[in-house]
Amino acid sequence: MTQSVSPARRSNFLTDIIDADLAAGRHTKVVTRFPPEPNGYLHIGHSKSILLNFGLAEQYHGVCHLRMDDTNPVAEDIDYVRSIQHDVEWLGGKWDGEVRFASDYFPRMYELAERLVQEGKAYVDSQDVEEMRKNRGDFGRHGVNSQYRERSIAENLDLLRRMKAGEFADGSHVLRAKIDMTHPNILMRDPLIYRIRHAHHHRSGDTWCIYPMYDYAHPLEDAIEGITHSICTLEFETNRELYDWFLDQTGPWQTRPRQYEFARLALGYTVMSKRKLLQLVQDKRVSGWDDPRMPTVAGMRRRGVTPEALRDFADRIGVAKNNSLVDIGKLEFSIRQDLEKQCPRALAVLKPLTVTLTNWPDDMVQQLDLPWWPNDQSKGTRKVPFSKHLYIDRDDFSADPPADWRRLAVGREVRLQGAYFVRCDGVERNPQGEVTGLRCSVDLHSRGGEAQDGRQPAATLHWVDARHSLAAEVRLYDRLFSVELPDGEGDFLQHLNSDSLQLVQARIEPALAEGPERVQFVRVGYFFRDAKDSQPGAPVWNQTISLKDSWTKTAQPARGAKAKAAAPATQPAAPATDWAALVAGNPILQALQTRYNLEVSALGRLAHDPARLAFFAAAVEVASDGPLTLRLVQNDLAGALAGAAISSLPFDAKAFGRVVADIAAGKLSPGSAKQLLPAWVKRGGDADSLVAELGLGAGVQGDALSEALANVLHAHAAEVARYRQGEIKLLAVLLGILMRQAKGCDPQAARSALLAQLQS
RNA sequence: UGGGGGAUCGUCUAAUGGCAGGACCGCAGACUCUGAAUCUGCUUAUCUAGGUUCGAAUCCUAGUCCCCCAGCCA
Repeated sequence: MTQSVSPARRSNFLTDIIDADLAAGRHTKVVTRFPPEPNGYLHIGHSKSILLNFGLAEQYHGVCHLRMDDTNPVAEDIDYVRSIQHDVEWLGGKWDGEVRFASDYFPRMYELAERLVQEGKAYVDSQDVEEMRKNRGDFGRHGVNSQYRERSIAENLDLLRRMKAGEFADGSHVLRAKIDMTHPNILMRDPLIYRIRHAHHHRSGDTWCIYPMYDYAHPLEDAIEGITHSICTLEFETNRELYDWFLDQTGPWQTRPRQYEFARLALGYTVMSKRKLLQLVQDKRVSGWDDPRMPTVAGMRRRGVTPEALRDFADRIGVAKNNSLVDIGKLEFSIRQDLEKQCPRALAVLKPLTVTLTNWPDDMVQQLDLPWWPNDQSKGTRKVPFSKHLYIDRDDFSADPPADWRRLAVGREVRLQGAYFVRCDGVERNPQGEVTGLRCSVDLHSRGGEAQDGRQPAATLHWVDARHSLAAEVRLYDRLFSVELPDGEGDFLQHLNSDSLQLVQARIEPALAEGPERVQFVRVGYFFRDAKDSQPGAPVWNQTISLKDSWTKTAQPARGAKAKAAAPATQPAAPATDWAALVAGNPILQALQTRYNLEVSALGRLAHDPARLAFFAAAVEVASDGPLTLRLVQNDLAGALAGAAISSLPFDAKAFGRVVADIAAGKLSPGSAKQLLPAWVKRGGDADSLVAELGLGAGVQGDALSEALANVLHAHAAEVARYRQGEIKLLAVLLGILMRQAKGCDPQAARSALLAQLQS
């Protein structure tokens, strides 16, 4: 609980953004937040978000707030607040200051709502739910204005105050932002700000009977707290426009938060929505929120998963914007790796099979000293009793062993870990013919597990003493659902794995009565003592995860070997546009085509973009070289614009045309032009001086080029050698280095000079 | 149908015009008092089609596929 979230430097698209913000001086300190709604338990998807937000804050020496987003009193509960706090803490999240509550900001939010009304940016609507839905329109249809949209400011203010005073029934009025009912983003069609709810709030009590909506409350909460980077999941991308709108209308804010979205965690063979998890709990499909099969933080904790494992998992899956489904095997790997390092080893037999040592004295009991850590004897030992009657696991004996069987069978010898070599001489069977016990002889000179003649058995088995071992309930868990995507079609409950819990009456070594709570049962798996259900004398152990098993698995079909969907090798080509006809049908294009001898397909594309066409026409007037101008406008300039409108350019078409003319005349290489354009677009000004400043115009050639080439070859001898050994891709690398040194050189000349040197 | 996002090994994720890298999974071998762990090696990817460039996963154009949005939930 004292560990930090992650000291390791991590890099993803969010750190790129933060780096840029810090570098540009937009922020001097990073403030993030984790804002759960207290209406359910946290799950592993939240843990990704927690680790991200707290991790980012720590990485940048900033802070992270824990804030309960409690704006809807009907769903929320104080018990959830407690569990969330506990889980975040357990994961290692150290929040700045006290836990915060959105409800503490209700007064401020209300003030700002009155301000919006005063400024004519919000109004009280009195349509009912049905009407409002109908008038909102849909994806293909604009919304229409409410008949109440033009109420006077005075009336709106009066109504809002009476809403707040509790004069109206739930649902009779709402406060809405006055934006645009025809906005293509439906969220912007006069979104709701406040709704009436005569409900008791777990924190503010009965003070309020109007409660703010998420889209209004959340940006304000962030701004009030001075959050710099408000990180949420992808489904809120559409909400960002509204987030910005509310902040812009309620500002100015000292720190202006920005919202960024990442892909939430989706895991195979489980469900992640709070609604579905709640249903599993309410329908008693599981024992509770902390059932060890649940993907909740509480469930995983009870199962024996550690925060370190979850942190490792989060680091491995990374943070990005792709919709992804993470293989559950990845989580299992992180759990195993973590437990492998931190679990002492103990002996437990899950499916006991009696072994009688025929040549062992009836009453002799030996107390063997076995190390908790077989690979590190210095970490202590415990006493393990050994006598005439033992248990081994049923799965470790075969009456009819397959060819590659290495364990016990009649006539074969194995080692009992840390104890003796035993040989199976015979089996006892019940009337049904089932094996009920084994008769074995022990090599009395192999105490400690080493035979005097140095022979090595094919296998080492785990075991416990029959009389001196303890009975224990062991709970084995499998994935909760039998299909990878239970959310898919139909009711997710029908995909529940009926064998997800298996109760086993096991025998465990006596030292476990008091020993460590988290152990590896040798050759079985990692187990965690269940603190809730264990009773004195009746211990319960939860299987956190089994050991990897590369032996029994060979008999089963390989996991994760999904056949790639058979897709056609190539997509059908897009319907071809008849560019020639398009150009012929447009007098302006036709004239340009004739005058400058342009490719119709390249020219035709300008038909869709009049601003670009006008720019081109003006530029080519100056540059004369039509094809070159067109290429530069269509590719390089468009790239430098990065989606911005051509009208936002800080230079005009004529200036651009002069640069093109320089390129055509050989005064500037195309490569240099490519470097020039982004800088020019960004800074504007005079192209010639920018060329000089960037050192692009010089055009290194002749002796200077040869000299640069010699330097490069000398400084990168290793790459040269690799090229000569056949790694021809190194040509591009070396050429790149050369081109950066010999600024403005002709690429063709540089390439052939380099090639000549490399091949000599 | 409108808007907003996303496409890189089987899976997750890097590469910010210059050697497609890492991890999981899988396969093979070594080692082993856990058929575990550990160690070594190997297989496998830029959605499609054009274009620009000496050089494209990356820039341009057109397409294809996937996800999200029409709660007085968050």
